[in-house]
Amino acid sequence: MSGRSADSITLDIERSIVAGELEEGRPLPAERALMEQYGASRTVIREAITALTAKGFLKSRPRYRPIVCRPDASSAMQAAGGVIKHLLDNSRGVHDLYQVRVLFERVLVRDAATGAGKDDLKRLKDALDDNQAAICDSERFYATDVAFHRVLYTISGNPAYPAIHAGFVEWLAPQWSRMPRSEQRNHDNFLAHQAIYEAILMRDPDAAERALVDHLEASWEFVRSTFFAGENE
Amino acid sequence: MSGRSADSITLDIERSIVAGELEEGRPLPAERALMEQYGASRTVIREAITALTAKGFLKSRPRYRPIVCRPDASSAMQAAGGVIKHLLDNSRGVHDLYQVRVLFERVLVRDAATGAGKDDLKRLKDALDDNQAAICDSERFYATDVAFHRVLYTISGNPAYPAIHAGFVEWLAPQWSRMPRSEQRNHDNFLAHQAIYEAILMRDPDAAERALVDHLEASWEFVRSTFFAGENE
DNA sequence: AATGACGTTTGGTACGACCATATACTGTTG
DNA sequence: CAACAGTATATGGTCGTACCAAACGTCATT
Repeated sequence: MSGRSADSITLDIERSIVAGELEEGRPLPAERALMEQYGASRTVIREAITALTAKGFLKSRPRYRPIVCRPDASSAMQAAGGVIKHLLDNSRGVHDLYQVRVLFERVLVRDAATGAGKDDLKRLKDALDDNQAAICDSERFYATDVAFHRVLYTISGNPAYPAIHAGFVEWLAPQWSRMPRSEQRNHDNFLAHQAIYEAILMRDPDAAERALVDHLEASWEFVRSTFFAGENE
Repeated sequence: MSGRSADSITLDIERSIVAGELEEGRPLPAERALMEQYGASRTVIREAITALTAKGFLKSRPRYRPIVCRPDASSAMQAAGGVIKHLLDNSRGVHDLYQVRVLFERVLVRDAATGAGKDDLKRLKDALDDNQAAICDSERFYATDVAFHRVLYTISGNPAYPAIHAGFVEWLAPQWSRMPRSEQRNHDNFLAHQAIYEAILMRDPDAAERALVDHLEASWEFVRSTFFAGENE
C-alpha cells in the first residue's frame, strides 16, 4: 500500500540480522545476489543497504561489502550519536548532555556506596591507583580518568551502562579531551576521585554523591570557562 | 577521497539543515533540483536522502517530498529507538532498559524533593489529582500515570529529560500499556504516586527515592510475571 | 611456496525510461 | 465570480543498462 518496496526489504534484512540468519561480522551478500533474492532492482537494494547502514545494522567502508552488525546497547548509542553531535555546538547543548551524565553517575556512586562488592571495590581501587600513577602524564591521566568513571558503570552488571558511558565519553570528548591540562589539575582531579572512592568505601552514599557532584561541577566550570567563556548562560 | 560522493552530499545537506538554511518543517527541494545543485545523478541524491531519512533529519511519507527535521533530543531518542526496540524481545533486554529508567527517576525524585519550586509541586499535585480521578477508567489511568511521571522529567528544565521520558514510554509500552488492569491495581498505583508526592512535599529525598523504587519494582514484578513468567532470570 | 600478472566480481556512479500520484493549471459551469 | 471538474505537469518510486575502478580470486611463473 505505501509505495516503498525498499522499506519492506530493509525491514526483512533487519529481521534477518536480529534473527541471526545473517551472521554478525560476516559481509552482506552481494547487491546483485540480493536483487535476485528479493526480485528487486539494484536501486531498491542499495537504498535498503543505505538505510540499514544509517540505522547501524551495517558497517560499510567505501569499496567493501557491508559488514553485518547485530544491534546492542552500543550501536543504539551510536545511532543516537549521529544526531546528538549536532546538539553540541553551543554550551547549552553540551551542558544539557553533561547534566544527564552527572545525573547518571550520581546514582551509580550511591549504589556503589551501598552495594558494591569486594571485587568492585578492588577494581575501583586499581583504577584509582592507575589514575594516581598517571598524574605526571596528562595524556595517560585522561585515559585513567575515563577508566575510573567507567568502573562505576560496570558495577551493576547492566550492559546498557557501559554503552551509555562510552556515549558520554565520545560526545563530550571534543571539549574534555582537548582541555588544557597540568600536573596541578591532574592532581586535583585525582584527589576528587579519591574522595569519591573513600566515600564509597565508607558506605556513605550521601558523601559519595556530594564528592561526585563537586568533582563534576568543577570539571564543567573549567570546561565552560575554557570553551564557552563568551556565551550567555 | 573515499569513494562515496553520496556521503559528502549527505553531510552537506545535514549541515544545511542544522545551519537553518533549509527551514525546519519545509519540504526538501525536488530530487531533480538537488541533482543539478550538486552536479550529481539522481541515484546519488536519492541515496543521500535515504541516509538522511534514516538518520532522522528528514521525515518522508511515501509519495510526498521529504520534510526537513531539525535535530533535537527527541529525534536523538528516536534514532536510538530503531535499534533499541530489537533489544526488547526478551525479559533481559526489557529489564536492562527498565533499570535505566528507574535509575533516572531515582535522581529526579531526589532532586524534586530537595529543589522543586512551588509551581513544580503544583504541577505534580495536579497530575496526582488527575491520576486519582481516573482510577475507575483504566485507559485514562494509564495516561495520567505516564503524565505524573513525566512531570518529574520537566522539573529540571533540561530539554533532554522529557525526550528521554518519551523514549522510555514508547519503548516500554509493548508491556506496560498492554498490562491487564483493574481498579484495584490502579488504586494501588495511585497510592504509590501519592507516597512519592508526599515525600517530595516533605522534602525528604531518601523517602521519595524509596517510595519510587518500591513503586517501580512492584510494577516490574507485575510485568515480569505477566509477560515473562517462563523465562529464566 | 612465494610472487606477480590477469581476468572476474562487485561496489559506486551515471543516464534514461516508465509509472502512479500529488500538485498546479485551466476551462467550464452554476 | 466562485466552485468544480478535467487536464497537464512535476515529482517520487522503480527498473534496466552501462561503465569505471577497486577488490578479489586464479593461475602461471619463478
